[in-house]
Amino acid sequence: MVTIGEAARRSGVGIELIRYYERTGVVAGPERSQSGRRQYQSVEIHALRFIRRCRDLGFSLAEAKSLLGLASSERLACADAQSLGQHHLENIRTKISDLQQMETAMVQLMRPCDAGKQECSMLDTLLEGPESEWPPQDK
Amino acid sequence: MVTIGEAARRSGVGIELIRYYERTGVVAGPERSQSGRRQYQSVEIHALRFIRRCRDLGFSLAEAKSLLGLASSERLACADAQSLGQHHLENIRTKISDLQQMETAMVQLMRPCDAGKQECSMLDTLLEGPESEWPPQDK
DNA sequence: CTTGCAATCTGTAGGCGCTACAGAAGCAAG
DNA sequence: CTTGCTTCTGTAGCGCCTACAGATTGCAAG
Repeated sequence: MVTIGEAARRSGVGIELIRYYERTGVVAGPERSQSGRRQYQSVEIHALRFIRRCRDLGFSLAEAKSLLGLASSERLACADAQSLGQHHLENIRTKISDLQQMETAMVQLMRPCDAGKQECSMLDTLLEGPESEWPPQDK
Repeated sequence: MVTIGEAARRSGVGIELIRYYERTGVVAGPERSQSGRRQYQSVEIHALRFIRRCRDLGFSLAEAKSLLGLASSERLACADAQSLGQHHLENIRTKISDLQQMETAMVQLMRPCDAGKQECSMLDTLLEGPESEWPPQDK
């Protein structure tokens, strides 16, 4: 039975964010004192920490909420969790690959620019660059 | 002198998004016909394509706008563009590194789960897992 | 010329995941 | 009692779109 400030400290989720999670139904609201203040028990603090860990791993709030539901359910939810996790892992790998392509393109874009020429090839490439047509007709 | 629809097709920026960019000052608004319709010239279409390329490379709208300003300016802006680009490249690399850490953590999290046990170690780890305290007192 | 549909116009609201603030109320110590 | 911290609710803002409503236009076929 601790205050929201203490729950924030113990879960690693900021006070405003805790209230936001409650408001949007990511976690259930805790009991209230007579004066209306939130009173957290350890199960609720664990839930908050659970959500934070999911967010740190890049899960969306909706996914985090689903996972929390699975973790709190009676039945064996391992397969469901696996499936969500695999899906998410694929998303992460897609993002990494996209960013690596960006990185390559950026390096390419900036490479010939180190000599102070008349015109900036970086800006010129962005302005006039290759393959201007759209939408891509393949695929 | 083409319509917004044609400008969208040629720049690869959707109609609604073009209007959004105009509204928020990312690009200047084009001339209007007597009846109030936007009329795009090639310089404006180039600007839109420029912004799209920047966005594809992960630049923020603010950065894209700055770069467009540099590209449109009289003076030699290569150094400024380089600096923005380097900064952005670092951001990309940081994001890649963060995502790679996420990936490792996800793989770790899901690894022992492939045998159908009594409890799901993935969910258990998220619930009870190691190093629960917060905030991190280092740094 | 009229009908009808497509394109465009403005304005507004929603989505995600927060973050920040205002103004009121409670609580604990000096 | 007063000071000062915490908490409360509600609301608005961020970045970057996306989508829709409802009102005009533009253009082509009948």
